[in-house]
Amino acid sequence: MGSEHRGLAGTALTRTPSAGETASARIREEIRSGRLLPGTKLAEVETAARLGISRNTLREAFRLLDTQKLITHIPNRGVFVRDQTLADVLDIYRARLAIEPAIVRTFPANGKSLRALDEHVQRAQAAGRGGDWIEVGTQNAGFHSAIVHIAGSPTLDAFHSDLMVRLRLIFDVLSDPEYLHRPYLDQNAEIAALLRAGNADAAAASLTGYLESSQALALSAYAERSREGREDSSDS
Amino acid sequence: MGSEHRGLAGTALTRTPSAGETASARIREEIRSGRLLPGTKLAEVETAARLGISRNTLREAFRLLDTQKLITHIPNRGVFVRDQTLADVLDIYRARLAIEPAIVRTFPANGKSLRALDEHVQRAQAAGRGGDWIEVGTQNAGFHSAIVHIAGSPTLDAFHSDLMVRLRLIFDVLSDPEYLHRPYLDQNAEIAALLRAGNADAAAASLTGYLESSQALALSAYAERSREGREDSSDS
DNA sequence: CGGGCCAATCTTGTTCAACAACTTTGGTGA
DNA sequence: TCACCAAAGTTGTTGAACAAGATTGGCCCG
Repeated sequence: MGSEHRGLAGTALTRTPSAGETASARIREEIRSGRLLPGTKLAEVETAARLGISRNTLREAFRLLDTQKLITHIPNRGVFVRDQTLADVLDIYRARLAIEPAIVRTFPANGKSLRALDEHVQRAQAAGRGGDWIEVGTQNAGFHSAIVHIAGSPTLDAFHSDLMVRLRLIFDVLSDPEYLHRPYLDQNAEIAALLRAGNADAAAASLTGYLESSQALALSAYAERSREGREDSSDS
Repeated sequence: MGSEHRGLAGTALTRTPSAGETASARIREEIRSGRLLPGTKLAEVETAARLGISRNTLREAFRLLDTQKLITHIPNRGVFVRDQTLADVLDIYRARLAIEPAIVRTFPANGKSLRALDEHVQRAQAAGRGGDWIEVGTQNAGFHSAIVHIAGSPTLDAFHSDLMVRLRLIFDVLSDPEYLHRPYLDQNAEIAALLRAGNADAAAASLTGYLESSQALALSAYAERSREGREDSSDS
């Protein structure tokens, strides 16, 4: 067990994803793009055939999606595309409200953490100037992941990452990412500045404000999506 | 094993666990009891034969154990019993420190939550009087789960539950549960009282104190375990 | 005509055997 | 001694098969 040299075999970064991972990524993308609507049943034989994999491998993919809460598994009944409901939006934001502000209040940010935050802020601002609001959203997610990273808990990082995937699923259906992300360019910069100044409490307060505001936006976004979905439900 | 006729009685509470779940529970128990030591390789054919299940089902069990961080899966190499290292203890307590105090500070506790906390406190005290320190530990875990439950985020509840499983894995190897759990009987009662009095900040502070103290205990417990494990490693 | 029971049918849960792809091992020759 | 290569072992994935639970549709009875 002591031998730890993994440098020789294929550089860890290029490791090939398993068939199950590939399939789960494909299904996730289909859900995100709206090709698979919430509530759709993912019958095993049919789905496996469509993806060109076996039932057993598909089940591995399902398990990955299950831990990310993208599907619902009912024993002996099957697997369904999970509907990210209003309850899920609340679920996600309650968790974020409990975690993110507490971290900046509880754990001191070191130089490396601060630099990571700054980098996300600057990239987001650059993307904003270029009008690339999708990228702004990505950098925004990265900013908040970097905040969680301050706690130094890999498990917590992974948990937060799953939350952001679900959130993205809700946001990505929306038409106007600028409306969603523009307001927070400055606020993230402010949070980073407050942290660098060592004013943790103020940063936590600003973060709480951000999350509550973002939650409100997400809720209205969700309502919007529901309405559109209902009007649009006639086409195949 | 399974009762013959559970048809009507199957009120979702008694739902039969799948073979994969059963197997994962068995392996988890073997890890906890020390029969499977950290670093042990769980070869597929051998383990499947030992548990009397097929390789495919075993793989399902592995996936469950993987999300709980009880095993390590290296592609094309196999599955190994995960060593809960010092880094894991820090990982777990950092996450708990980030989450638990923040919840009592951020979210108001309603009557139902307060009653749930009281119940765990009282059961723990009763068990303490009876000398059942294992049960005290269980109720202590329940108390903290109840705290997390205040946030009203099912995802967060599940995450915290996984943390507690890992923590239990570290504690259960120890010989003296009274030493571990006695100090916190009174402190949990105090936290509950502070919350009922509406003094959220004081409750959060007390909770932080508890976690830091418990972490110190866990770290020394971990050191103890490592030492014993090294001395004891000769007998089968 | 309506409702409940039951059998046929479909789907999921699980197993088994096989093969491909990757790792490790052990030997051979320069 | 060391690099290289073949052999053996393990994991990754597949397809077929069968058991058990869920669904459907029809039949019988009231």
